[in-house]
Amino acid sequence: MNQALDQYPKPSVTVDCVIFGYAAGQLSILLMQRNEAPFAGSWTLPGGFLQLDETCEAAAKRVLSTKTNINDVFLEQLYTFDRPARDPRGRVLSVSYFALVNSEQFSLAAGQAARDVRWWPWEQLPELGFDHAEIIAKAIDRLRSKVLWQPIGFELLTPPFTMPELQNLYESILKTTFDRRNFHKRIMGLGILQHVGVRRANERRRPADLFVFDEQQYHNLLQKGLEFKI
Amino acid sequence: MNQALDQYPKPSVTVDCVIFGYAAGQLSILLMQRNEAPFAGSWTLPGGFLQLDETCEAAAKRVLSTKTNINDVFLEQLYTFDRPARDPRGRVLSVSYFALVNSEQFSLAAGQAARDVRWWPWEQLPELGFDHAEIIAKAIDRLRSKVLWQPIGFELLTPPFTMPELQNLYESILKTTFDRRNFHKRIMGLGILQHVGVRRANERRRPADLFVFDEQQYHNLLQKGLEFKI
DNA sequence: ACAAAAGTGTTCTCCTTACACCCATGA
DNA sequence: TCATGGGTGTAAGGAGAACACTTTTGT
Repeated sequence: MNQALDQYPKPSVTVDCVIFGYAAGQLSILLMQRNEAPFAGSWTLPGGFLQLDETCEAAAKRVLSTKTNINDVFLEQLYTFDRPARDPRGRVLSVSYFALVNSEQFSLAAGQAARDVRWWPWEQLPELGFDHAEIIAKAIDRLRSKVLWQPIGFELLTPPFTMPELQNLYESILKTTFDRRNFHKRIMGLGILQHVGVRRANERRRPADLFVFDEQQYHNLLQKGLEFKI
Repeated sequence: MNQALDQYPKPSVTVDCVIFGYAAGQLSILLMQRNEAPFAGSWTLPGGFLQLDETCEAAAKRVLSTKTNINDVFLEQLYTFDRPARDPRGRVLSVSYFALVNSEQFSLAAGQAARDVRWWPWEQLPELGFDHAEIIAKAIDRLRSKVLWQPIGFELLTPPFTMPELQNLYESILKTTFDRRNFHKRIMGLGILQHVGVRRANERRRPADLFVFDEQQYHNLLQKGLEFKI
């Protein structure tokens, strides 16, 4: 290690992931129950220490893959949490990440450092260790503002999905209600959905039409941004 | 230091500040010329190593104050840059900060680690050390998107200022032009400006009206957000 | 046949945009 | 008095919001 750098004290650095999933009409966050001190028994965000030869994003992907068995998802840096007392063991920075997942797509697996891995409804979270409640609050802010500019809501749904499902997702996130007709017009106006047919009749009422993404248009919009004011 | 933490390797952590100022119709960024290796002679963002008993924001304020003689400005965390090779000395994370300054309000002072401290027009920057060009690019993105939602443009102007000055600032940042009348209507509609009188007649042409902020309304809007689509 | 949820089109209103003339000053 | 930039209001157009009836299915 370089001497010029060693004259300055170094903090530990961890990477923590706020993973949003959506299933059965519920927006949820993935948490792990810790086996070890500090906060043994508490629920916390999946996380781990940064290794010196990997980027933080690579560390986040490693954590997702090894600790929760989730791969290839939407991931972006959220914020760096840095309160000196946030970890009782010493000075630890947390570079946090924000992830969106089709929660139906993965079967969870608890690693050795955790007793349990579980989806928790975002509005009924358990007691959280460290400052993870604060990290989650920031992630929810990010989700709310991001959903207005990028079609990220779609990352959470497993296609094919129905228009009422999509509307319910947006309404959950933004805590509001939309007019069905205006919502339909707006979404279809984006040109990223393709009608694929009528739902197999296993619902209690009239089945809804099914849609999938036009991948091409979808990725255009992800970059260009949209203006989702409804 | 705690043994549980020491089993993991630790990176160095620095804090770097992208400081925007506005004077003489020019949006500028504050840079320092390095005295020391690596990148001696190159221009870089003001920055320094994080100390273990301070938050990153406190470190950023310390850097601003000691290295550039700037205090009490708008400051927020921008992003954490983490490419393993970004510093030739070893693994160094940079937690970067975004600052807006009334550049006329401060007289700059070079500290011992720098030959020179200077405002550079944001579109004609010199060769930059480390990955600071990348950091600045991210800061400009942030400035552009933030200016649409929060009345931050005002942080850059020294009151009292004129409507054409404000318009020019917005046009510089967003690289566009606005209709004078519509701009005036929009801004006044926010209710955060107070008319204070007519400029002393030292201009070459008809003097413009002068405005200051209504601090109360201004801070309301800073938090609530506005929708500045013009 | 009835209850429950889904599909669809039109009107009105308000916000956005486009646009032209008069005014104040310095030279 | 003339050239330059600053101040102001109105009219037309477009996007958003409000709104009701018909359709499909399961019971």
